[in-house]
Amino acid sequence: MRPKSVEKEQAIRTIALKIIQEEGLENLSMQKLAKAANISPRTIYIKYADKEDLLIKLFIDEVLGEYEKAVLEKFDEKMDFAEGVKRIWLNTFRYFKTNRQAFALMQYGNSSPLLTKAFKERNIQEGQFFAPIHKFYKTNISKKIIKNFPVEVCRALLMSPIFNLMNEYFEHLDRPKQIITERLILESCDVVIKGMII
Amino acid sequence: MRPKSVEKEQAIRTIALKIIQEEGLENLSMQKLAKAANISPRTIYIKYADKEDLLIKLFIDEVLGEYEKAVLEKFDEKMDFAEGVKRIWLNTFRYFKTNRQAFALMQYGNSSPLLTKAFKERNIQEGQFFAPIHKFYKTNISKKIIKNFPVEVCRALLMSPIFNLMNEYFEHLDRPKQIITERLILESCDVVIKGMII
DNA sequence: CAAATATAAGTAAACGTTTATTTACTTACT
DNA sequence: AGTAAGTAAATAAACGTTTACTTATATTTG
Repeated sequence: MRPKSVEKEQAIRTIALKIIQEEGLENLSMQKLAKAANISPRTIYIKYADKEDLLIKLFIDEVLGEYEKAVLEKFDEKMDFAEGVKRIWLNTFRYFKTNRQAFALMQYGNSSPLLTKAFKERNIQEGQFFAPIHKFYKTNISKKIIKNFPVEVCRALLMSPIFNLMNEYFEHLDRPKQIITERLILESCDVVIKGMII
Repeated sequence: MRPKSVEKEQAIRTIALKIIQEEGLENLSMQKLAKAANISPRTIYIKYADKEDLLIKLFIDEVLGEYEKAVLEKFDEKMDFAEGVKRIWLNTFRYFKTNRQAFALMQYGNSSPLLTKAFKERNIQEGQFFAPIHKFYKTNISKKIIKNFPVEVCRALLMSPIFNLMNEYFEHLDRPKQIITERLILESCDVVIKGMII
């Protein structure tokens, strides 16, 4: 029996993300992807049931999964609150800085119904994409270090600015001067922390 | 000469937004739109040069323009900082609460290359979609009420959480209990304000 | 003041192209 | 030698857009 080619599988994922970042999710087609990866369209269907299956697996494994790994590096839910949030912010900034393609697909998670559905199901079903961070919020709430908000609200208040700044970082890549530096990220993080602590 | 039908023009825009919210931007086609609006595909092309033209005009006029009007209501750039931010947050929450379709397309502004391009060009060219708010930031910076950040960073810190909470609001519509109330929005706003002031 | 005319708005049906996916066949490895 | 992985080419459906024609009304004419 002929074995599956791992390189082809990887090429599909890499090139799909590349097309999504450069041309947008709406301009990714199975035939374009096959041609760019130098394979037959059929080959994609050996590895994925259909386009939806490919996109959901890309989003979950390649984007959410990899980001989760990166964001939790050197993070411990027992960390001091300010320290923990700074760790998360820095990990986020450093990871996406060198993974623009993952960030591009991540952004579609807030708009494309397919991906929001996939995200919701995965998060409810397996429960815990970012469980350590959720625990971190809850611990700091019960220790009365931060205000008592639902975790969704904690995430909105603590995390949405860094994603927005990330966006700003990439938009400034095409301009003469980059204003989003690591230093500015940390200063912004301080603002968010200061607001949150009691 | 036969006059243009205003109702048909309006139907196109309304139904396009409806399809985008219900099925996603990627599932809006000219033929589907025409059928849903009970008109011939050709009619759309009398009013818009092509699909891109339609989408950009929808985004700029129907979404950004209407939101700008709503967000600036009873807002004055000379307002006290906390009061001004609360006004903006409440206007945002109340507007999108009853305009879910506009919010759905707004979200694509952070992912679809077509719309990010349109947004950038419009913002640079005509300059001032949210000029009063930008002035408000700058005034409060020079009065040393808030920290000295570039306006893009002010926007990320002050505005991104309310958009995220808006998203959470709509996701909770399908669930048994709504956790995102006006009260919670105002409490979240206090957090953001507290972080920002010196 | 009504009938005739001009003309853009509108329609139904088609255009060629691209889409996701499949069929029929070949290849490479156990 | 057997078998799943892979290819090239084809499928039907859907895509954005256009063609050829009809309709409705503002203006011109009698």
